[in-house]
Amino acid sequence: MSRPFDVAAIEEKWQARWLDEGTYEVDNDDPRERYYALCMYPYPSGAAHQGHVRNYTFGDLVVRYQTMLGKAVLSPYGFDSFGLPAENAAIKAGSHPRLFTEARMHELKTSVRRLGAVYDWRREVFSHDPNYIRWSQTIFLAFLEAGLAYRAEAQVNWCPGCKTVLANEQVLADGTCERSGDLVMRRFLEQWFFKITDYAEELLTSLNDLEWPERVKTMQRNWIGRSEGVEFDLPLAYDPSKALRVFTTRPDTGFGVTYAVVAPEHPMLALLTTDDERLRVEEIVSRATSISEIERTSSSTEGVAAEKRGAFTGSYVLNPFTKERVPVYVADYVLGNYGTGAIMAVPGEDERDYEFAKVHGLPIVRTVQPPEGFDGDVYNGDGAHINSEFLDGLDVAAAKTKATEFLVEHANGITKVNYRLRDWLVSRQRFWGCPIPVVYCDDDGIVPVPNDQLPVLAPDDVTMNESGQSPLATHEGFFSTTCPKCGKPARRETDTMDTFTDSSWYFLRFADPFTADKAFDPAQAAKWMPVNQYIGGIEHAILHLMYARFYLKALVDIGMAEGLPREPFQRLFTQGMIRLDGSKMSKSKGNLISPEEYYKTVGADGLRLFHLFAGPPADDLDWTDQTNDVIDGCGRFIDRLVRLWNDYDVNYHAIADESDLAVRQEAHRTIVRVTNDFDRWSYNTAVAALMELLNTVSKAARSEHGIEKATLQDSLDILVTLLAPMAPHITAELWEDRHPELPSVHLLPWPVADPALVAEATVTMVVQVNGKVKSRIEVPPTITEEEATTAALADPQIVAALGGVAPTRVVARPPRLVNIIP
RNA sequence: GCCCGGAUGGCGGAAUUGGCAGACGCGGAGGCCUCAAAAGCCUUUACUCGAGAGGGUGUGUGGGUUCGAGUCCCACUCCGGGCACCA
Repeated sequence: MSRPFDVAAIEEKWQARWLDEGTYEVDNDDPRERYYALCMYPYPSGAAHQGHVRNYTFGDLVVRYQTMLGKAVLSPYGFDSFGLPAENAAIKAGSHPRLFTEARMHELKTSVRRLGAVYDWRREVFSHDPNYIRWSQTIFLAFLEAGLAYRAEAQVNWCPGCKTVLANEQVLADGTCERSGDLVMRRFLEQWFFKITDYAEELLTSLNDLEWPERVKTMQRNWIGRSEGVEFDLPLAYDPSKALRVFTTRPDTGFGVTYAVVAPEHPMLALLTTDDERLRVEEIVSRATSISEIERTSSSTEGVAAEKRGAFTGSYVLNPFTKERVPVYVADYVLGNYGTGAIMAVPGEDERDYEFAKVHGLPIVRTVQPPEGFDGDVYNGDGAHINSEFLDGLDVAAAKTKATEFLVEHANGITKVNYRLRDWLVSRQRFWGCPIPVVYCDDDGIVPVPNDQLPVLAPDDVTMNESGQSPLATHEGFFSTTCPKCGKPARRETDTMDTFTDSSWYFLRFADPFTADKAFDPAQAAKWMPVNQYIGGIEHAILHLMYARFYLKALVDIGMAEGLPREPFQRLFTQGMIRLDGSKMSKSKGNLISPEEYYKTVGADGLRLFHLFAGPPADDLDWTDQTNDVIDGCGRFIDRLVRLWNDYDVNYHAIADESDLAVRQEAHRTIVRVTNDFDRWSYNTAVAALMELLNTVSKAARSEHGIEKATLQDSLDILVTLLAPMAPHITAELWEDRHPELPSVHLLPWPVADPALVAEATVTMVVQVNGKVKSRIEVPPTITEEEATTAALADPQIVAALGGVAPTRVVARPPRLVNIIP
């Protein structure tokens, strides 16, 4: 492509100027209205790829647009710089993860600048900065003191490949590690947890007030998984003073309970198991505990033979409704860590119970009458109760209420809300993460590292082990220490924190990176929080966004974030992903298309326009054979603008006339369109509107009749101003060239349309006969129903279409449409 | 299995409240300029019948509501995503 200007020179000139002049630096005491725009800080994986370009194009547009709207816009940048890839790369190269990470940070920073995205670089934050580590550790210790961090032996997901524990969220549905792909095993280890479950209810209810995509809110709601029910006793048949406690959301189906089930890890299992059944029970237990929970759960449909999934314990409990003895089974389909780890089984109304009952020959009693014509085995919808004595005839809701009352009175029942959300396991047996700042002392137990000894930093003299095991665990200089309380020899914690802890508060440090003696000054952070617009990938819909919400709520509650809102991200935008040959474009898949080559041809401006124009920002983008042509097209649009701006091939006339008025009207109507489109994140139509304006102006200027000079210049001034947030370099250059006496286009106020020029003198009224368009009439926008009808019926084409038949009905919707029904 | 999206020309997409379907761009066709090409500029481009004027059809499928449906309702097909023994 040959361009009518030197793309690289212009873009580099302006990038340097924005940086050198600190154009987008903003102070915390800025008097203007505030706006906090934030793209999720990236993992430094090297030079930017198209996913970054897309992300930062949207983010930068918001920053520049809000600035032109007169606001003080906080636009920070930083790096989520701890993490496994750097550690793995260091193992391979025999180097330190910091070297690798910092090289990648430099690459990414350089290529983000080359895109023309602007930030307040004074506020840069990165997770492995000793200063950031210090505050991450301070927060950990504050959580510990508040009882929000605790240590517990837990059955954890152990990845044999990564030699580390994974959070539930990092295990894929097929039971493999999301990073290495290894099958995840189960192990019991002492681990650190954060009590995110304390916040389950608030995390759920306060979703309602967030301006987030419904899809993301739904995913979070499902993840929290709130369910209301009753917890009650099933007395043991041989000794009713003891009882098996169960949880159910369907107390109304109590008369259909024909057996009970305990999880393989249930504490009462040994007590329940009789000698006769011990062998078979142990077989179930050992099978269930030797494999991962995920594998165990996914075997419901196939794999393990159904009868191997559970066994009779030999004991019976009493159904409090029927007073009858029902057998107790152990089965792997009941989870030990949800509810009470035991259930009442209702095979008539529960799919899983039904399958199990079928295999084991257990009785099935239906307690809700299915609707007529229902031919399934399990009915769990609404209907009148049957076989249920005092519940008979009641619908599900009424029967639930009555059954709950019954259980409260007769079976130590209590109403209970359970959540699927588990506490957040934050320990990682990794090197390249934030060290957990505690010491284990034989006498004093868990001792927090005192404030004046923070940060606890990993040593530099480590050899990254081929096995992948963290060198911290074997580095004596690191782990061997003295107890801060008693001074005796003690051992330092060698686990590090999940990197999601780093990304759970970085946006607070961005708001106040200047305070030296605190993670952030709440009064300063409060000036910016909450983030007005958060932008990132849909892949963070659950984890990062849930954890960050938890962190802020907890920080407010423990007094570290006094006066801050409890929700960090007011508006969220999740961009679509870029696909190449059907799969997500990513570094790990090795199917990246580098932006670099486009900087030489269409420039950063052209590439940005492409990403804005390609489709709705939330939709996925397919990178196809056609894509390069579309990108070239975006470059051509800029070229056509530059040529017209430079008077190329333009015919002028001296006095403005009606054709000039039409051009000015179009320019002002475009202001309205683009502004509306920006506000609803419809960037593809905003670009289209500017293309239309250029076409209109160009056509007028190139016509024989020509254009008045001021009309051309004013219209193009408007176009360039509207284009500035999308294509910042060329617009800055053109503007400076023509208006050297004025501020940069990026510092101008966003244009306001002149209402007189936006108003339509006439509108096109469609006239239909029987719903089919037969004519179009130009009418004043104020036309009345009667006038519209009269005009329509008088139109020659309508007269012809009606062929003398009198209309039976006329629907007039002035000034848009009249529909005549003969 | 459950939940949430989506389906519009050759392609990406537009149509903000039920009111002109296909804006804008890509690709294609024809032309101008040129010794020639590139670049640029102009015209045209949903399908279909027709030389043309003009007509018919058309927003995944089938029904419905309405003067009028891409848009609302019901049923279904296909595609994408999330969750998946949470009692």
